[in-house]
Amino acid sequence: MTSSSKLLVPRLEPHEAGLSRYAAIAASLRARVAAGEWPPGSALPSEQVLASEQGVAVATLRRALELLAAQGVLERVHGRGTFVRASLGGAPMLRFFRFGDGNGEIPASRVLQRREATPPEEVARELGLPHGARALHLLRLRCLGGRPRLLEDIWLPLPLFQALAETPTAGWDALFYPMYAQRCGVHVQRATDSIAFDTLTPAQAAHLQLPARHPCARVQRLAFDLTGRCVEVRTTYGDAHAFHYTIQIT
Amino acid sequence: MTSSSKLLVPRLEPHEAGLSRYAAIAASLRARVAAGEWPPGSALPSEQVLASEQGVAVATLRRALELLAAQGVLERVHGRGTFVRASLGGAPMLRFFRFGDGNGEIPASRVLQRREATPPEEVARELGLPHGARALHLLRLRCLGGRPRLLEDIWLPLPLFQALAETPTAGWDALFYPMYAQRCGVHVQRATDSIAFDTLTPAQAAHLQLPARHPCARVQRLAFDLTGRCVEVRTTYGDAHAFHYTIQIT
DNA sequence: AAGTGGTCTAGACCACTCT
DNA sequence: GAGTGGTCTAGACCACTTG
Repeated sequence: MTSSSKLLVPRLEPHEAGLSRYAAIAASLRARVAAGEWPPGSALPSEQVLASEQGVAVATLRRALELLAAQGVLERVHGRGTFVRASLGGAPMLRFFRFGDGNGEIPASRVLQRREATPPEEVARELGLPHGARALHLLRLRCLGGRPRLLEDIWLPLPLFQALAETPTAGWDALFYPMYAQRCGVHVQRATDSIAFDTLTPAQAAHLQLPARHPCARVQRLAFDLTGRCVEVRTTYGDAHAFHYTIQIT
Repeated sequence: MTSSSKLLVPRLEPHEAGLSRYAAIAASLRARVAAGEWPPGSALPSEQVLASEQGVAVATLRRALELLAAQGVLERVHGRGTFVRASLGGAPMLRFFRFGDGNGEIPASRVLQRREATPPEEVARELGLPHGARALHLLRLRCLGGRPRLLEDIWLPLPLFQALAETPTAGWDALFYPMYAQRCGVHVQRATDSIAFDTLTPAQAAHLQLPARHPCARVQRLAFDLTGRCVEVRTTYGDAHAFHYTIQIT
């Protein structure tokens, strides 16, 4: 009756699944990114376009984009646009170690071994492989200042990484993640590093030119792509005395 | 002349120091928190009040509060208010270790030694103490399932922690940070943990009931209060084989 | 019921990047 | 200059907590 009762902000259906509008939009955009609608490195449509497409105000659409940026899915650049984050860059294992020589240097890489094999139970589980499935197994040595410093034991699921089973390892890049993207279409978006202390087996010690049973830091990395699938299990070994890592606590 | 040229959004002076309005307000609020205007645990005025006090829109003031919340200075609770974060809770050192027994258990605490002494050069520098200044030195053993598991070496600057130099250690709490707040008015707001690998000295090994030169994880924690002052240097030793820690990478 | 923070709108203006 | 994201406003409404 009264003209002052005008509804200024039209309410849509409330929260279909307990999600706020911007969280629902973020989830939807995330799914479209994972489905490959916008490939890694490419730009999304502008805020204006996405907002009208979703039928919300620009500010609401922005919250969704900011959420995904905070989660590492997107990258926003002032004046240029919003982009799907490309592969994790180096994710440098050297942040865990401090060797006296060659600080800041890019570690040289040498693949010692490449073979197809059935991975251990635990690795197969992480990779989501059926029992007895085959995978690519790599052994890689990384040197700094001409000295062997890190030994890496890498498992890759095999239908996906077939390209790496065929090309000669001598021509491979020093950084694997960009190579995975380029040669196999696999984009590492997120990873977890689990640190433990151990001792080197005689074989490992020989590669690193350290005495057998020398104490080592063991870092197991699980790498995931945009869909949440684990695409690499990598275990890195290095001299325990060179290990150091600092964590911020708030 | 034309009525349509009305300036809807009055612009204030631009960015006095390259800071956006909300970032400047956040810095100002942070300083007021550090100065003790709102003690840890207490509530700030409401968004409405702060916004009119600062002469900005509520949304702008909100961005400042959200920034400080993300930085761990404030804590926002829907329906209740915005609060200055009290001391870091446990900041549980046990997240670094996995012992077979007593998981989830609260570790028993026993102070082995308390003395006033001149701290080592490095500790004095971290604490910002003048050369030769005295400090409180504690040695503390933490047990799980009746077995000694962690040895802690703690340095506290002395004018500040005088209260702890006088009361009997038997009555101390198992968690130190809340005790610092209660007895000394020191609120730990932030900390850094630096992990390294080492071997136990004979004395350390004896306390932990391990063989001398046993491999250990050494975690050095620097604790800071709201003003950014370092208020505690704590080094924790535990069996290297029980160490584990997982880091998320994005 | 009153007060708090959380979501959302519609729009203006600013700062940056590319061409 | 056109297009992008970044800041800010003024206000309505929603959801949660407490008396």
